[in-house]
Amino acid sequence: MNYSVLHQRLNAWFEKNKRVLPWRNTRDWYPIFLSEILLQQTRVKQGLPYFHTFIKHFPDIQSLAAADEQQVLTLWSGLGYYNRARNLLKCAKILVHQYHGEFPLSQKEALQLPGIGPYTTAAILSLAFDQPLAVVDGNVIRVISRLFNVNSDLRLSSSRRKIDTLANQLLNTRHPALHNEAMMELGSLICKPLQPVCTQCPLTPFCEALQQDTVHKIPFKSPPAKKREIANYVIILRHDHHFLLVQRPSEGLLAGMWEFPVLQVQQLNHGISEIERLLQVHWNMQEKITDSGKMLHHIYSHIRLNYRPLLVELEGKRPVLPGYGTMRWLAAVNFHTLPMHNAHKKIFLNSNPSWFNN
DNA sequence: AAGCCGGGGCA
DNA sequence: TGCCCAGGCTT
Repeated sequence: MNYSVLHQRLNAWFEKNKRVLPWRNTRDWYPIFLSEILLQQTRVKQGLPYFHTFIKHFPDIQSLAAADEQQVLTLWSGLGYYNRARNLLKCAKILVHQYHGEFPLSQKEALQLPGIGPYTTAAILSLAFDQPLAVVDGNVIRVISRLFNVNSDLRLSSSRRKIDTLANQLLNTRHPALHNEAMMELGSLICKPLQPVCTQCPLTPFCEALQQDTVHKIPFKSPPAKKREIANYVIILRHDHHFLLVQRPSEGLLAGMWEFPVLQVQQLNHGISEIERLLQVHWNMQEKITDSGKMLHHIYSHIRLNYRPLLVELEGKRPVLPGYGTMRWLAAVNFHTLPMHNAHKKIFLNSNPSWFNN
């Protein structure tokens, strides 16, 4: 197929409408690499402040490779998918120590790097080095599936392979970087999931879904599985104006992130005296509980976490909590020095100020 | 192939 | 409330 007219219209639209972003208009692979890791499953607007933070602390791959993991996690705190941060650091070390501080120019070698999958490989090699690899992210999947009226279930990997083939056939091999950025930008600004702005789309003459009037139901994804539920009592232990923070296990949900101690239960409907008995049984504590009076919840992609914050003022000896490893007593003003996850950040940002004053 | 892994914005 | 986002790793 000859897509020269399509390429021309797409590129003209992009040059006129592209957003100004700090990792654009450069062929320096480091900011491109950093932005691609930060933006995995993350909107540009959400990742942007983190990009500035990371560039400021780590202006080059050498300074990043020399960083401490806790520091990287603390800077990453709040962005989610924390293994991305750990893999970013691992990857930087490999690039510095095994690749002389350069990014490998082969697809095969790039794919071996931690946190670098098919998308990020194609993105870095095409955007920074103009290699002819089509990027296929959420935006491109949408644009391609509508352009070619692909109505198969995109939860199936066979559908994903079909999109990948089409994207590479459509790739403008004379200007891979320009083409890939334009495709993603079109998906982000025009060919949106809901209410796409077809009236402003430069590709309407080529869009099969528009001609078949199927734009609203493409791309098609079969319904996801139901979220599993978790219920936690969040026990805020206060002693001499300090609060106990504990580190989660090194594997699983929110691995290694810091939080208030929690008691996982089936239901959050116990009476206060019953919860006090639970504390006695599990943590050998006999203090009285102050109820926040609030039930909160936090939605993850595949989990619904319900939780109920409770305050416990400790008078005497500090307790030992079985099941937890590292723990630390901190004043509330110093919470930001540890990588906490957002569900528990919300607790002290939103709860009764008297709990955390002083 | 399917499940796991966060958080925020939008309708 | 449900869906999606410049995806990747593990089993």
